[in-house]
Amino acid sequence: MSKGVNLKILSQRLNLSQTTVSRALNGYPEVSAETRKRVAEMADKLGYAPNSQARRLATGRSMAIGHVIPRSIHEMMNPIFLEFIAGAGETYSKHGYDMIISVVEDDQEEEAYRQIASRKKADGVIVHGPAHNENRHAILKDLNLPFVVHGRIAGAESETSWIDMNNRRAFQRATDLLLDLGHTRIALLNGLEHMDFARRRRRGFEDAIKARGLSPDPALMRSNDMTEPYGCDNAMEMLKSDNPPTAFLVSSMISAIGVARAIGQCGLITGKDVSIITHDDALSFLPNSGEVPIFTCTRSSVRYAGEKAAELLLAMIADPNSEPSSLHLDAELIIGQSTGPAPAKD
Amino acid sequence: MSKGVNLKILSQRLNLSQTTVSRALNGYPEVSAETRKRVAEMADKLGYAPNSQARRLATGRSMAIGHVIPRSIHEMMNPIFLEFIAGAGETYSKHGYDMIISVVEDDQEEEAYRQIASRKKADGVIVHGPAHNENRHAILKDLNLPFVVHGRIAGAESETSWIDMNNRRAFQRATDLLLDLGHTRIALLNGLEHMDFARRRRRGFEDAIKARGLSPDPALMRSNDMTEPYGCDNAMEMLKSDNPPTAFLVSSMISAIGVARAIGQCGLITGKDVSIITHDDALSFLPNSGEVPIFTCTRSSVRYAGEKAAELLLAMIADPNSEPSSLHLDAELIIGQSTGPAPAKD
DNA sequence: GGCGAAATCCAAAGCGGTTTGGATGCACGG
DNA sequence: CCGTGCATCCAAACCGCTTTGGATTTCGCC
Repeated sequence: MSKGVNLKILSQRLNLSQTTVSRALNGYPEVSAETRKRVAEMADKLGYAPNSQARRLATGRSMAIGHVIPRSIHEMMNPIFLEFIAGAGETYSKHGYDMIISVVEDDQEEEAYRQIASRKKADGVIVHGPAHNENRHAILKDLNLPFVVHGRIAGAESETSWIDMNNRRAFQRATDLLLDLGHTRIALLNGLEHMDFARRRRRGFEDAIKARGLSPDPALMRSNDMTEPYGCDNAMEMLKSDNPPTAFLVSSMISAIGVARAIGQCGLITGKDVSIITHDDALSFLPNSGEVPIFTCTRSSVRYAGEKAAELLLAMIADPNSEPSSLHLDAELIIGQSTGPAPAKD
Repeated sequence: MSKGVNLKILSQRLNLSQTTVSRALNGYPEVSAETRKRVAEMADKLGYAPNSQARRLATGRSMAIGHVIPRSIHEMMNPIFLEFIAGAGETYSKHGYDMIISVVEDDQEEEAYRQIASRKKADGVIVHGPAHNENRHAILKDLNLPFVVHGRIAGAESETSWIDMNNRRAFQRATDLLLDLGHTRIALLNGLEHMDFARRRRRGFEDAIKARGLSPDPALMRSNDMTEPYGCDNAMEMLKSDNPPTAFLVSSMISAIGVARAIGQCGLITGKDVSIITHDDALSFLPNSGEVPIFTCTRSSVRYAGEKAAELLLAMIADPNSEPSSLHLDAELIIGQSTGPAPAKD
């Protein structure tokens, strides 16, 4: 185990200058093919790999992307977040970038960004979980730190780069489907509505209902962290009420599973007595596939979003003068086993 | 926005040498209290923060911990992995360390470790998802890269640092509970059994059964990625067989939810007709709490494990000559709504 | 044969910190 | 009055790489 072969040693062994060796390895043209080959072979033989800290210091680029994730957001978006990270991580690897993740207390998020900028920890960041009153984009712009938002920051769509699915349209289509099936009492189990995505979904839901001359019933609209019990408890409560819904529109598979459990516990049958449409982020451990998926859903792969977000960001970093650009993904509406015509009233 | 205040500028503004300023900021003793105060104030005023690459290069420590995660493992342990990461991430933040995550192709894992070592990308790594025939510990030892295993590497327990729950004992106790309730046909829905944790759980299960003079039925033991459909499909198949189980021992809440779904679809009632015990990693988005949790479970917080693993690793890095040390966590056995006495035979 | 361009290669100057090995000044004891 | 010791502070080397600004050699061509 020869330890610590560095450029100096390598160049000495080759009777070449560090300059030439460095250039040979990094593909610069002013090096003869023969020399380049010699260098490559010796580097390989000695197991040389450039020290990344040194390279970063010299080039001024940290070759890393930061994800700062406050605990609260974290707990809320748990699996979705991971899936996104996985997608982004693959893109980073492909391009030689590192991914650094900072888990911070909620009130430390801004400070975390400042540190990333001032200490040059990363060349850019991904902003997760944009909320309604959002100012991170302003801070980041001020810090001169390139960023891409996963989701959208309302009011700043044109001046920021972002990747998002069409939340409003997806939930509008889903609601339309339920209405077409004859459902009139439709419940919405939404995510936390201070989050941008949840607001848009709600709007889609309400738009669709109003378009039929109906009006959404506040008693049937809930908003919270998308856990399993959230789905179960709320569904249960509504199903036991005087005027229960015949369909649920749910913001997450996880909560939808809870809704299905509640329906079962009430002795009803999902897809017959009560319909469910859920949004499906295509989480790998909750596959909702097969010829006829369990849940009728609006589907958009969050992993894919992660890949694309990373690509967007790396492109921005490569060309700092580029205009902000965005990607608006359309969710598929997929018919599964959890929807059926509204039961006849009796 | 004064950009790029570095040590040099800061020291000039103070009419001090870089040495003194550096020492003042880093708490070395050979600096008068008054000077230290002056330095701190000016640094604050100018918004100075040391460039991390430069510091890393100078100190030779990268102040980062690596997590390399092959795609396959990733997809398997999805939410569990994230929760662990979250715990570890908090510990890192507290100690000023960065967390860097590399998502790599399966056959690139070893290469990833080599790069971390040779390019000095991280001061240590966490090894995830140890399998049966495992050699990562050998590689890492060879690379001289400190590491902590989440789980255990069979045969290398004493020479490696690890943190793990008592898988065997947990599943033995769970099985005992079911046996005590009169169940004799108990199914095991395990994780992938080339993984160390799954092997141990199976052993616990089999030991308990054999201890009663019974013998485990191979037809009732399954092993796979712990998805929801895995639980549902396999439970369904077994429940429809000639000699169905009356209880299920499941390796993950996610699959347990699938089992519950299958039970419901068969018109049976969980906790009455069929019992379930699951392992509960205390995932935040799948809370199984309340006075009487939905599922009877063996519980061990994987997030806590993450915190502790990180602490162990940081301690190793701080004292490179320390002996390997480990943490063996005991899972709680918690009675919920999903278990009851075995139904009388008819 | 001589000259300019092209092809190669190199010494040295950063990048922004930390750390070594002294300097300098001052109080104190003899 | 001078040597000592301590408290402060500093100049310069160093970490390992990239990159600037030449220097040297080679080669085609008139």
